[in-house]
Amino acid sequence: MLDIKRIREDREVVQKGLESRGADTAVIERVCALDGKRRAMLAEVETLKSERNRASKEIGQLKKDGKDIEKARSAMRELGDRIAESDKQIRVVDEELRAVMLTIPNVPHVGIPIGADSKANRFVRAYGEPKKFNFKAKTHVELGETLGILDLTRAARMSGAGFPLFVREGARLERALINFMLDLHVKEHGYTEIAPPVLCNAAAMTGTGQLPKMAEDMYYLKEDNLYMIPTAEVPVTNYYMDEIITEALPLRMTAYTPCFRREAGAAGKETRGIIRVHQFDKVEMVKFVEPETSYNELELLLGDAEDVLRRLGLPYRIMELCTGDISFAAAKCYDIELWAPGQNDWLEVSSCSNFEDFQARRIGIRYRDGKGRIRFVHTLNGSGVALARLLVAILENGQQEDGSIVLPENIIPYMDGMKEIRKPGS
RNA sequence: GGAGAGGUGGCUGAGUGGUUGAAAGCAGCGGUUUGCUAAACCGCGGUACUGGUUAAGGCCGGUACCGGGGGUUCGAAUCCCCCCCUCUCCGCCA
Repeated sequence: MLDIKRIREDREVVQKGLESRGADTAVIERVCALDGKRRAMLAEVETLKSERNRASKEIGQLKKDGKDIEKARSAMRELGDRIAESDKQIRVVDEELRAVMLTIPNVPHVGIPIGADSKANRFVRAYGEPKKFNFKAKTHVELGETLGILDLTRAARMSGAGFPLFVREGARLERALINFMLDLHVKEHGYTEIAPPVLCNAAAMTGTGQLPKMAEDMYYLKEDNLYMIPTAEVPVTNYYMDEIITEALPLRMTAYTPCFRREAGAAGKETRGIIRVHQFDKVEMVKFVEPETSYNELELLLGDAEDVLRRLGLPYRIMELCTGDISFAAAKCYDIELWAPGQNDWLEVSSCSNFEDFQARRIGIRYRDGKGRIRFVHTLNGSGVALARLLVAILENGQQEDGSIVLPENIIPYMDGMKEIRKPGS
């Protein structure tokens, strides 16, 4: 959520920022009108309340002195009704204002590329060379099904299209990668590991920005009024909901969770294999930092995500998303894309964003600065990294002509020394 | 799921329908004392919204806030209703 005071005082800048990301700016007009109305009403009712408080105190005194209070009481009764009526009207305006505020996306950071869609994203840097084979590269589906470590047929039978089912070394590799990434972030990058709930309520979903706009994309359990998380960003960021953080900043947290996405409207797009699925595992990183440091922390966060891929020897590139491509809550965002030879394309496996105080304002996460002032923290998050697609890249990059997979060196210890995945008996 | 007990400031914990924004203690901040630290003593406090004022830090007001939401009342932390959460016991259960 944007700061209403910022909209009031810096309307031009906010409006320009929102325009640059293609957002509707007419809402700003509406917000300002509602805000003005609200403040006028507040001034009025607060004067009445002030009078009521004064009179009530007086009545208390009269009663104490044993004097007649009936006259004063009946006079006050009418005032009470007027106050109740005004309060009711203000509540309506308040709710309307809040509802509108929740639909306004974050203002993009000034330095990021301006553009309507991903074509305007800026190449930042690359690591490694896209792999070339002297045979035709197979897709992860061909490789995985032939090796018997990926079984989409059985998955579809029990759950439908878009659910992964890993078998034997496939399942083992999934687990190994989770452990590898968590160990890296905890032991070397200084993150605190948590294992959070994967069902969250509407308040949490609104806090990180999934609601109200992404409701269609989430699985919702009506009986319990809970949503299945589309990313661990939700429970990890909401860890400090409505708190004033007393620990020293920056705070770094990491969590492995499954993630659930309905992918409504994505039918037919990247549906082959496990690139876009309804359920996938992910290791997520979240940071709570002081405002002054958040852009530096974003670079460090990106570095932590990159480190995962470097250690796995996978070629990747980093793109800085343009104004039209960043997510609702983000002010700045980098994507990391892995090269997948079987797809002959780049796969997004990580997204590292700075939300500034946008989420903190919605969730109520604050801290005390050096002067003892209470301020909103800045929140950041980054995938570290998404698993189904990482697995795709490992299979497709590690493939040999006979369909076997050479595993990245750093994952071998997590596989009990297994260096390759081969078909049983070959 | 059933029964009971609770939810008060950063924390612990008092609280009679009427100067209670809220005792007390701890922590915190400021000060005095002091080679330094510690201790002792004195003093100060919250948050949000909002108005005025200031170049600004700030200063001076108003309103609201004692789990959340309704209600009674001139007036509610205090009384009533609904909901949520925590704890104890019972039941069920990986």
